[in-house]
Formats: sequence, C-alpha cells, structure tokens
Amino acid sequence: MSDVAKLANVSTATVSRVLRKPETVKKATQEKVFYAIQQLDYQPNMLARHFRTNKTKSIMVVVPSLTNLVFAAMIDGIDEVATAAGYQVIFGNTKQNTGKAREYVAHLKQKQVDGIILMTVRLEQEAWAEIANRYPIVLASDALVGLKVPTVSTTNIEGAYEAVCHLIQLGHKKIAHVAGLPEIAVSRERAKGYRLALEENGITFDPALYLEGEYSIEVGRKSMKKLMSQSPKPTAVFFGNDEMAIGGIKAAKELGMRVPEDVAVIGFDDIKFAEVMDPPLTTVAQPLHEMGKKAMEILLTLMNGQKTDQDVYTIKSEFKIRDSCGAYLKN
Amino acid sequence: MSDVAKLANVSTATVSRVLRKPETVKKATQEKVFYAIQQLDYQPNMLARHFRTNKTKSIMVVVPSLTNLVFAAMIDGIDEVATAAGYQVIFGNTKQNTGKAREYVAHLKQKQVDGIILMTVRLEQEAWAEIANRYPIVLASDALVGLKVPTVSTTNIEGAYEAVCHLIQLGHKKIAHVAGLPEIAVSRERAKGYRLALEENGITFDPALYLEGEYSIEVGRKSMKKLMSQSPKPTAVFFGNDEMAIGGIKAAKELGMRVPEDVAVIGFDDIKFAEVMDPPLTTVAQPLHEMGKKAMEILLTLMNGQKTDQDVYTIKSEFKIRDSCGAYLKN
DNA sequence: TTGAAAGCGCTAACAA
DNA sequence: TTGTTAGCGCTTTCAA
Repeated sequence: MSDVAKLANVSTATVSRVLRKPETVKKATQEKVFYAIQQLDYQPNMLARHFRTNKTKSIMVVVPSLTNLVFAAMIDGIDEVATAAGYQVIFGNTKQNTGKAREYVAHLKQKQVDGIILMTVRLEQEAWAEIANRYPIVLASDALVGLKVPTVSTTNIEGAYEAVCHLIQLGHKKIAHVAGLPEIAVSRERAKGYRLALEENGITFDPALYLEGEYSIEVGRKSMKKLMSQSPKPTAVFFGNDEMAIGGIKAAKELGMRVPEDVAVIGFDDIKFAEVMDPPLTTVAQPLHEMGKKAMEILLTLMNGQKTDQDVYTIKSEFKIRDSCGAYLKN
Repeated sequence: MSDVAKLANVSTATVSRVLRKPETVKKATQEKVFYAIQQLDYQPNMLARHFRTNKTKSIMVVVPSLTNLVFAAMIDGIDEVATAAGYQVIFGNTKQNTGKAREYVAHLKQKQVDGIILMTVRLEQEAWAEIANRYPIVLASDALVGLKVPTVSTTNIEGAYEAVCHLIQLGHKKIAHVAGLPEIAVSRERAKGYRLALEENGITFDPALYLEGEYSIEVGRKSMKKLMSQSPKPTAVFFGNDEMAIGGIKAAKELGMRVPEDVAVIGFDDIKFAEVMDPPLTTVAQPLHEMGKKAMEILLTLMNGQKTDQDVYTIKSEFKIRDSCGAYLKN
C-alpha cells in the first residue's frame, strides 16, 4: 500500500480512501491512485483490514450434514444473499455432534465470523438464547420454541396436517407416521400436525403406527418393513421427510406391495428427486431457497446492529399432490 | 490479552507463548496464565493472529453448484481432513459462471484463504496453471490435461469403458451416450471411454447416438426422449452421470418403455438415490469421499511449502451392476 | 525461562 | 481535499 502511495505521490490514507470511500477523494487523485494500483498489481491485505475494522465480512452456516439436499438448497439461498452483500460463507459441519455446534460459536467470539446461521439446534436451548442475545444469530429450519432467537421456518404443523387430512379424505383410517428424531423441533412439529389431523377427524392415535428415527433413506426403509410386519398394517404412511419416504417406497416394493394401491405414501421437503420417483412422490414442499434467503436477510439486519421486528418468520409450505398418495387412482 | 498478562503477572509475550508454544514456558507460569485466561474468559482475537502470522487457517472450495450430491460428498471428505488439520472451509459458488472462479483467486492473493480446491475449471486452462505455480491449488474431479496442477480424479475413461463393454457383452449394438458439457474434462473423458469401448468391439460410432448437455435430471429426460424419437433407436443408453440417468429412466417410463427390457440404462457417480431407483441404477461409482480427502491432503502438503510427488492422483472407480442395465434379466 | 519492544498493513480521528 | 499519526492485538526477535 505504501508502494502505491509513493508511486501516486499521495499518502497511504488517501489510497485507503480511494479504496473505501472514493467519493471523498478528488477525481484526479483517484485516477492517479488507480493507475498506481494497476501498475503494481496491488492487492489489499484483507487480513489487515479485517483486523483493523474488527469485521471479517463472513458468516458461518452450521449444518448437521452436507450431503443433505435440504440443507444444500437452503445454503444456496443463503449464499445468494450473502454474496450480493459482500459476505463470505463458511461452513460448520456438526456431523450430528452436539458439542461441535457450541465450538463454532467460539468463532463468533474470536471475531472469525460476523454472524451465524444455525440449521440445527439440539438441546441446550437456553444456552443458545443467551448467545443470540450477544451475537448475530439466526435459526433456519430448526426452531427454539418460546425463546427470543430470530427463526426462519416453514409451516411444518400446517403442512403435515394438510397431508394427513388429504390421506383421510382419500378414505384412509390406519395412517402411520415415521417421524424424525424428537430432539429436532421440525420433527416434533410435523408429528404434531399428524396428530392434530387424526384428532380432528376422530381417529385415535395408535402408538403402533408411530415410529421415530433419523431422517434417512435407510430409516425409511426399515420403518416401512416394521410397519408392514405388524397387524393391523397401515394403509398409508406419512414420512417425516422425502428421503425416508423414498426408502419407504423402496421397502414396500421389496415386500411386493404396490404404491399407492397397497399403501399410500407422502413425504416432506420436495427434494429434486421426489418428482422422478416411481411413483412420483406426493410431498409437502418447503420453500428452501426462500428460507435461506430470508435467514440471510435477517442476519444482515442483525449484523447491522438493528433489531428484528419479529422472532419467527414463517414461509408457507406447499402441498404437492403426485401419485404416491393415490389421489389420482380414485379418478 | 494484556488483561490476562496483568492478572497472571507476566508479559503478553508469555501469554502468547503459553498459547502457541507451551513447551517453552515453565509449568508454574503456564498454570498461572491458564488460570487467568479462565478467570477472564479470554478469547484470543483471531483476526490479530491471522494478520500477524499472515495465515488464516482456512481454505476455499470452489464448486459450480451446492445442490449437487457429487460435490457435496466430495466437500464432506475435504471437510473431514480440513477440520482435523485445524482448517476452516469457505465456499465459492461459481453458479456455472466462469468469471466467478477467477474472482475467488483474488481471495488467495488477498490472503483471505491459504489455499483453494477447485471442483470446476472451464476454459482458461493456462491461466490456472500459472496461478497454481504461485499459490496452493488442487483440482478435484475436473482436470487440466497436460498442465502441472495437482489433480485428484477418478478413472473416468476406464469406468466408462467398463460400463459400455458391459452393455456390449449383454448383446447391445446400438448404445447411445448422453455426455456432459464438453468444456468439462470429466465429460470428455467419459465420452472417450465410451468411444474406446465401441471401437475395440468393432462398433462404429454413430453421431446420432451421441448427445451432450448439462449434468441434470432434465437434460437426461429430454435426451432420452430425443433418442427414442429417432430411428433406429438405441437399445441401451450410457449417461454421463446419475442425475441424467435418473431423468432418462423417468422419460423412458413416460414413453411407456420398460427399463431394462426395452432400453438398458447405466449412469455414473453412484449418488445415494441410485440404489433406490426403480429399477436400481447400474452405475460407475466414484469414490467421492476419498477423492475429497485426498485433495485436502495434497493441499495441506502444498500449503506446507512442500512439493507434490505426482501431478495426477487417480482413485479407482467401481462398476456397480444393479438392475437398470439388464444384466440380471439374462440369468 | 521471561520481558521489552518493534511492527505486521490498514483505517480513522484530527489537523492542515 | 489530503496528510499525519496513532493504534488495532498479536507474535517474535533480541536481550536479560
């Protein structure tokens, strides 16, 4: 930088100004400086800038897994807004490890990132609330019920409710639900929507038709087999997410059952493979990209020192009827 | 830090030493310092450290898309090694935009990251080679043929060759290939393996059975429809990746064709949805996680100032025969 | 084994 | 509109 200043016959302060607040510098001086910058192929040392300004212009996204299309789609939305605002996105992969997430908060304290978007919470809710009080934090997807942490989520309860009501309208009485792990708020909400739908339609909840497990193809597969080995068997299964549902359909076929004729299936998420499944998967679509964008927008206002006007931002899910639920069979 | 020093009755230099090279400090002093750190809940300012040491302990991964399971799996491997070595992983999403990638190199020059792993190259090969000469860069997945840039890849040619030979052994003569975009080295290599297999088996290459397009479900779908609207139709299609193959199977079904009876299909990658497809997709499995790990390991040696002993590290692909190719029909 | 002190490259308050 | 100057928090050399 001092080389540039020397070559342009100005002070380093002026070079800095040209770079950061060009409007405060005379046009002619600007040109001299830019010329010198070009001549020397000068690259500002960002580390010095970050150190000096005590900001890094980067945020961290904490995810439980990278190979999950739901998080990937959300990160895509985050990245879009972050890039536009000049922020870098850094990864924090918890790999289902609760302690890891707290470790990442250290980055915040150590000034390595200006803010954090959490896509998973798990336990220790109060600790998070306290941290959110001191640093810019936004929750996406998962939620901290009742605590004042800005959160972006979709209509999990309503979405699940709508899906299960749809099955009931199609004549199903024995509807199973394979829920995600109860530590995850999203799992609890979808299960709540499921129970609500049963209740409002006068169907009593049957614990034998309610399973829990990790959101994965494998768990969906095993759950379907378990359900079908019982008696009475369900005639429809609402899975907590699409991966599970895809595993469930696979299992049904392995058992020689037809979907939706022998068992109707509905998922949640609408990942890109849902539509190309055979049968195409009926599912509750999460507006993942939008949710990611919104989360980043909120984080930006937070990092800007402003308060958010709400704590929970909910973006509507959309119920997508395809073939796996059997709606098109009846026609 | 000076607070810690004061409380522990030592100099800031000693505090720094305790943190960075504890073996150079007397045990008793160490304890005093640790006690003070704990008392004050001191968090070292990483920005200052980075500035001072001129290193950030972070690397950037440049990907063309986040919602692609292939890259996600590779990043997972990268992250594993990076985390173990104390490095952060930062994202660079090019979104198919060639210029974007070069922009990310500025981060390297500006000291924002210590190294870069590129998962996509596209054109301007010489420029990259030159940059790789000055900074730690590793290519993963894609390749710069003939240039001295450390690269991790899989056996694309051999894998494709094996897949197509398999189809030939099953009796197919009219085998189509839907290749990825030719700008991508991986696409060219797989296409090369395809042509090699035809050639060695005395089948003349038919341009009508060779299509190109983006690696996506939609392109796979359209390509299959295009191929089936021609005459003569292929009896087997080797797709450049799994997403395309999944789209292709979908299209075949939409056309009322059976897979593999009416048309055999093979993909490339072995993403997690390949196995649960109906029929399960025969594919060439890329050791993505391993490739990611290897790429990061190489980058670590590069950032360590050492030279690499080879330029290209190839990790073997594995041909996975499932149902979509029809091998199990013949039995 | 420890302390004193310089300085990394930049920004911003203040002065001119 | 521009220059002077102090200093961000840390590491590291040199001296004790």
